[in-house]
Amino acid sequence: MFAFSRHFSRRRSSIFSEHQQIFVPFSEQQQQRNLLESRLVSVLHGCNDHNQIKQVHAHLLRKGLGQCSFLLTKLLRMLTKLNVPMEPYPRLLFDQVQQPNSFLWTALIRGYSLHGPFIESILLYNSMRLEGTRPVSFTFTALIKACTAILNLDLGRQIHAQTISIGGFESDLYVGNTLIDMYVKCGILECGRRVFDEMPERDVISWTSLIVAYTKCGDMEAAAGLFDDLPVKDMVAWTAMVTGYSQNAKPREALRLFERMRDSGVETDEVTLVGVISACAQLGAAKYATWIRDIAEQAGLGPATNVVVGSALIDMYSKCGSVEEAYQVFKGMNERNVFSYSAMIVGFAMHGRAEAAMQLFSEMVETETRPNRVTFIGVLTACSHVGMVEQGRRLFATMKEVYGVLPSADHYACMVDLLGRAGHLEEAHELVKSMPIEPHGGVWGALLGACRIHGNADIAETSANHLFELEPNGIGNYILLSNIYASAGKWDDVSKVRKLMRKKGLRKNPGCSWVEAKDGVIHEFFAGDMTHPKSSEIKLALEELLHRLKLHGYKPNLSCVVYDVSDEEKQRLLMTHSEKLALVFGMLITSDGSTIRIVKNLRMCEDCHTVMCGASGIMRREIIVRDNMRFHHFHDGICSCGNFW
DNA sequence: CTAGGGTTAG
Repeated sequence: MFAFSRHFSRRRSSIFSEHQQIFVPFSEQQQQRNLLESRLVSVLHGCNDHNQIKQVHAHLLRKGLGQCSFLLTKLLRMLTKLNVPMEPYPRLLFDQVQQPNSFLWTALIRGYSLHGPFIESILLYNSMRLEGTRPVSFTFTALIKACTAILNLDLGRQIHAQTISIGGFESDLYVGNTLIDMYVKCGILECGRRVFDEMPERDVISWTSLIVAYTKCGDMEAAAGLFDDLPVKDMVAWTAMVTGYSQNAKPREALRLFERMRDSGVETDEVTLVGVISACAQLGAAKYATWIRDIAEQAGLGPATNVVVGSALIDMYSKCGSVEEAYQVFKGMNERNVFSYSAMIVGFAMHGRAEAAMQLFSEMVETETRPNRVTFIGVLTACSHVGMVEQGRRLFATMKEVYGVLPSADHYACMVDLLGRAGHLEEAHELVKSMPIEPHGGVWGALLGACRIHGNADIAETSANHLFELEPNGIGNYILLSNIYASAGKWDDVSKVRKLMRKKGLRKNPGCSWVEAKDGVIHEFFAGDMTHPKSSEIKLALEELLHRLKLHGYKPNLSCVVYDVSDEEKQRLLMTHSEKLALVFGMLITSDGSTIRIVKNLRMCEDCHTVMCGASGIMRREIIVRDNMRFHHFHDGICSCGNFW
């Protein structure tokens, strides 16, 4: 009674037109419906498979409520939420209703728009219109989502037109947001932008959709501009920006923004962490690795409990040079999925630990987790990095037959790399020619790379010509070909390639290496760059190191210099390679006996590789270098790659 | 009903 009077007084003070209906006595059927409805909601809440929903449906039928759109809509929504395939059961449930209302139609359309067949949702919309049922705003969000799923811009535009012609739906916030997402996913950012600009009201979701769109096409300035203008930033918006920087190879900006995010008191969840962890992985610095690991643990999102964070951490530790730490994370995870296994296998492969990669693969196939295309990339590169040709051939043959994974162009690239690196250049070339799918840049690039190792200028030329067509702006290809010509002493051809590059306005990416000081500060060195405050010290130390190495038989490898200059000049140029500067600086600033970790943006040159080997021996230092391809662990004068790279 | 995510290659 008390509760009622409270309810009463509250309603009285609110809008009159609404509360008049409240006191109309419910019909018996209405009361029964209300009772059922509240019972249903609680029962449905606890449903976790579709047989329970079938029981609820059977109950409704017994009560003679099988035609009630309202209740059936709830059932359909729950079925959709439980990922029950639309056919046969949910569809059957709908088909039994003679006069479905807008909401029931929409629930059905939405089911198809989420689980497919997507086109069916469009067909259902047509039927709905034919029956004269008026759509509601979320009928359109579902339809637009279906168009997004199949990337069908034509249909999407038609639906967009419908939202306007039927009347006013284009100004609905949800419809607008969904439209932005559709145009963006279909690659028409300008259309998404126009929807955004014309929306009568926007929320943080509209802004975030557009911010993500800009980050995905690499325009971080535009994204940042929008982000600054966004009045209220929530966790998702912050995360979109952090991840955007990370995905656009701007790890420092990502970390800086993450700090700002935390300063603003915004929560961090697993998605945010994944973006930050990936930024740390790019930096390759141990200090950041432990830093973010601690943050994850403190947030209760450590690898033991969170498989997504765990997989990202595995990748990060591998890329920071600590496969062992990565493996510790892997072993400590309570749940592992294909991402965790693949990340770990790829990690082993990067470090040349082929046996470990193969061992983990065989453990994986004993579990429920099925290997996917990335897993096979991992095991194939593992074989490739140590020259296990036979093993790789077998894997390649079984991936389709045993595991049902169709070899993609990427897998062919791995095979070409494996064969070519091991010296089977002709066989690799034949494999490319026999491919059932069109070879992409990766395939020809692998062949070109193998030609560089084995000095085959003919196949190199063929590969390069394909590459120039496929990747006209791929600067690396021109450099590689020119280097191959240079090693063969074909200076005329070298200048031809150089001319071609000039004509296209392409410039070589500067080589860049960085090394981490004890305090976690990262020092960056560019090739030939002598602007570092300690440059003269570095130069002296490098000269001394090279002098000592020469006493042990080191000879500068002049063929690593691809310019036609005097030998003295070549020697001088070799000394300016960024990885050598980073190495010497690392030795200057870290204590004796500690490991030096260097990251390089391009492939390390042979001469630097030799110097690293020698330095690890005479300076008694463990040196770990990550170049753009893989890791080299130098210890006691030898490298983990066995000079096979 | 609408927005952010993990493993990939020369």
